[in-house]
Amino acid sequence: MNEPTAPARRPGGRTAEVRRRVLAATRDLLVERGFDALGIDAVAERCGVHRTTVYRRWHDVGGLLADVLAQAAGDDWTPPDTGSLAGDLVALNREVHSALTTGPPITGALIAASFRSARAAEALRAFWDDRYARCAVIVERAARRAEIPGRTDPRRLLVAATAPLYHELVLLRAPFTAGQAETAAHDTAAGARAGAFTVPGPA
Amino acid sequence: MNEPTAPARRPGGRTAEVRRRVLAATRDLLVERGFDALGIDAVAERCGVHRTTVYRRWHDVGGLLADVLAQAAGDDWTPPDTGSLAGDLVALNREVHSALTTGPPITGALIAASFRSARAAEALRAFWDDRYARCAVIVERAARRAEIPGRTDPRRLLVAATAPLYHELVLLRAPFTAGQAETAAHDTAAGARAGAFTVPGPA
DNA sequence: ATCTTAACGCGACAGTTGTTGCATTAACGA
DNA sequence: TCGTTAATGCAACAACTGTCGCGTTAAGAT
Repeated sequence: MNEPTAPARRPGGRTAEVRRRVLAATRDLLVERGFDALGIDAVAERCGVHRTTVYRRWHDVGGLLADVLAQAAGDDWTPPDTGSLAGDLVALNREVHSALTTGPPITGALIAASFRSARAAEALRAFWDDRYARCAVIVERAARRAEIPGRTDPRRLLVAATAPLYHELVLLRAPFTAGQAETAAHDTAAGARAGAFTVPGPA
Repeated sequence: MNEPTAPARRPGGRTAEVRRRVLAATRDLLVERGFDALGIDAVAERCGVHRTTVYRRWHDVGGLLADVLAQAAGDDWTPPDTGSLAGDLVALNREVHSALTTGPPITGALIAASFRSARAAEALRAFWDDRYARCAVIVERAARRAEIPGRTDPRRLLVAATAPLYHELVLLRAPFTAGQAETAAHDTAAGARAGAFTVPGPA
């Protein structure tokens, strides 16, 4: 993949500085004026880098956001650990809800951009895959505590818990409170305890 | 609402004919060349209506798709009735899966357009609200058959069953088979039988 | 210190999107 | 039949998007 994150060819001072300024301008512009105001020209003009340079390195708005996300995705985030499956899922859904409703709408912007830019779509996929992989431990812990069957599929359970949030907030743009997000977590935990999300096979 | 569907002011032969031709061209172009090729100019040129006219009546691609969907939403669709909750949900998810993966990608196109056009977003919301309302009968029948508690919230259950499909196919763009869609339906049915999706209160 | 060349700056360009003012057509009412 | 006027056609326009060729700068190597 042609990572704009790691050109690696000539990571000199100027190139790195350009990237820093461009990504900072992207974030600021997104926070201050929203996704609709986010354009290559606006970003370039704001940070004093030439349009052509931005186009050559990031190609489109989706590429910019993908790079912003790539910076943020390399963090040390770990899923909540409250001692119970329901507690973990509630805490997780509260985080997702917060990410979708408060602060810089990076997630929302990236979803919107993912429909126009293959780069953005791929970055989003990678980000979520990473997050779901990290969260698998929630399900494994619950299985070890014998809260749920040992052959419960982590990803299926986690998607079941979080998908309603994305569905209501992103796709339906319906008012969805943090309380409803918690309810979705409890519903999923109840289903898992009853044996949903299990895979066929031995043991 | 300023319905382009029903101008009602002068529904004369020419105006109606223009709408018919524009919407037909929109559908055809979407089927033949996909969402990316869908532009006001392309639609206008294809059906011999002037660009300005399309811009004035539909404003953007989202407006066109919203009108196309409005035509399709007034149909006589009814949710499946197989005799069991799991069977109904499986059949429903098969339909959703088919709508998202085969045939004219109207749903997918409208989701993409909903991030650019308020009209498209509103049309999509109205469409899904209508669909979920119609599907409530699935849950009511299951409750009458005593498959699930009587105080099960239809919408919450239905969203839980279908949201994973949209999440995987639309947001994550992951390969999601019809079999996985059926699994999501079974998971939801199992959870509902165990008492998930119930609302507090009497009875 | 000097060379090489990747990255950047610059101007020009074509294509798309969406708007505006004005002329023309034709639907509806009288 | 005839007048009113909504709807359309038309051309020009600004703004944005993305690309290209070429000259300049400066990072990394010798």
